Amino acid sequence: MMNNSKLPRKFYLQNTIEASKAVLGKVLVHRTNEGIISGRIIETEAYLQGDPACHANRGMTPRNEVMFGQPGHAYVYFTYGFHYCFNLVTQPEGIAEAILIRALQPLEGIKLMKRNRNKENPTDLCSGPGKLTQALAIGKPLNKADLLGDQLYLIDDGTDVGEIIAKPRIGIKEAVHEPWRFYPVEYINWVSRK
DNA sequence: ACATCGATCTACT
DNA sequence: GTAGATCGATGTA
Repeated sequence: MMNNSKLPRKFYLQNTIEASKAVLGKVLVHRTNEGIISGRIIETEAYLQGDPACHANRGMTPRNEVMFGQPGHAYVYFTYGFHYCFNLVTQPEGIAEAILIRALQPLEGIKLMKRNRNKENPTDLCSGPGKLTQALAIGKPLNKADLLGDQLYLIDDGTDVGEIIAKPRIGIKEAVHEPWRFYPVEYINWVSRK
């Protein structure tokens, strides 16, 4: 196994719940004009076909269109008036499933993150879905970005995150008991909620 | 056209 | 613990 390899398209074709766990520990990298900003993925949520909490559950709209397309693309949407959320599109074309990235452990570009967030405490930089998009400068222009391109991509650096906890998802009103939120025990101090 | 709501976060109590 | 911010997508007319 080679280290520091970009996740292949095939990664996004496995079962979305399995992929939500497998992506924990991978590194999300954004190459911006001002420098590289990256963090280790440590909290995810799975959104599935037939899942009432999934944006795509009521059919295709301009907003969720990318979820119905090719796997390994970014679904970025705007919510609550001033936050963006970043998702990984999984499954073949026609099947609209995704993984919401909820928290990162900051790695590179921490200075830029602090500036983008106007915060100093490292655990305040990426501990929430809206926080990490602000820290990494991920906005609407990156909706539909190909995660196998050179601007925004995921790296496997060989890190093993150990035991993973499954809990109900946060901030939804349907399917509230499904345990489709995942984070590793080892990173509990960096996630959005314990 | 217009009203409603949201996969949230912050600041304050 | 909760109010308030703030705007695009969506549903209804």
